[in-house]
Amino acid sequence: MGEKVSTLGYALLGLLARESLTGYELTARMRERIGFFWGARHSQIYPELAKLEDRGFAVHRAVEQEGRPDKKVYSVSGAGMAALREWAGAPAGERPTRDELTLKAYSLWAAEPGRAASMFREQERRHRERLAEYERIRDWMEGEWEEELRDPATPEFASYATLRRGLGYEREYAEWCGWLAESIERAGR
Amino acid sequence: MGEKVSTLGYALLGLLARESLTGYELTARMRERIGFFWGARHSQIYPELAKLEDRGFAVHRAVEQEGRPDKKVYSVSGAGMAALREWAGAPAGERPTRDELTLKAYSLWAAEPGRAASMFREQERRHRERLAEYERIRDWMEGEWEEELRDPATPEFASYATLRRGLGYEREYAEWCGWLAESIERAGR
DNA sequence: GAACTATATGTAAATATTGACATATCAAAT
DNA sequence: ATTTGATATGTCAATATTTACATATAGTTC
Repeated sequence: MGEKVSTLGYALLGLLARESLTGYELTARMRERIGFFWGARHSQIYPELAKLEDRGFAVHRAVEQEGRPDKKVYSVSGAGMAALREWAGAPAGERPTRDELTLKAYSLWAAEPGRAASMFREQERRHRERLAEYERIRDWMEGEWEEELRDPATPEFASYATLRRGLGYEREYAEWCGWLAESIERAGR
Repeated sequence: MGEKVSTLGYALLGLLARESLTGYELTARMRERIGFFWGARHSQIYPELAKLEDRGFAVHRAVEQEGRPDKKVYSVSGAGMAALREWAGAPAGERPTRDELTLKAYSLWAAEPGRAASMFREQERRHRERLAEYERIRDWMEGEWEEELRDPATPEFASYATLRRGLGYEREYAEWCGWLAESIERAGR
């Protein structure tokens, strides 16, 4: 049995604490739900699940299926839940943000203005697209979860809180891309 | 000679294209200037510099010093500058954002409310602190670089653009932390 | 005098992450 | 009939990144 759980491990525990899932389903959740703020492929998820189980933080039961491959449904153990609780309230270590687009902006002066402008326009489009998607989900949540959202101790509120983060992030990012593209285009005219 | 240059490689080229620097100075720049959107330690930087030189994108000259260790001053080559120009205008690959704090927010419901609230308050404080710092730099830039900021093809404008990104990012993040902390505190009363 | 900071450059081990390889079944579309 | 997509779980090699180890000089602080 190892000692420390990686951040990815806590991401998986956080998903499993809400519902029991297979590695395949976890991979999909990592894409759909928490993919915005933590990404992982299945090649990382399967070994991590094995580690969690090895450390006693998760357990699985094999489920035989007809017409489909058999699957392993994972659940959080008591120790896993306790570890998640502890981690969720502990100060976040400050790992550096890595943002390739901002890095490109830092060398903007070296790029061809036309290409750079259209690149930032394209990025703006992508961020506005996501923003619109998040706004749809927000509206749905606020209607559907009216009760739960009054209590920050519910998973629904936690989902809503992360969505609000995504909303602000995408709005801000889109506006910056737009401002930057506009600045380059204006200078080129 | 290898083939591809990593994102870190382009980060270093972007810094070297502005001024010739030693590995030690690059390490400091990675902390101070572009640390906000791309981080690296010296143990990653020195090998990466060797790779860049190996690929013909950078060259160094040894400088002997008295009272201090000798140093290697790196500069970008013509091929390095061309590679940087090409990269800066090429569409950014979408690597997943990794944000541990947002991940913790997703499991907020599992945490002790008191600890969670003070953790988000502390994060809010840190983001407001950085925001204030960025605002001071912005004011300085707008005064000092009035001319250069009219032209997006200058390194000064590029620096200003990345700063504006940091400004928006920190403002948004601080506000979200504050909203979240407030929500938890309000429920606890 | 000892500890700490800044300058200066590296290596080694461990961990994290990506991308490719690998396999198997079934349903739906072409 | 064949291809594609969804379900399902893995491994392996290559990169990327962090943390610790390693060394050397000079000035400053305790």
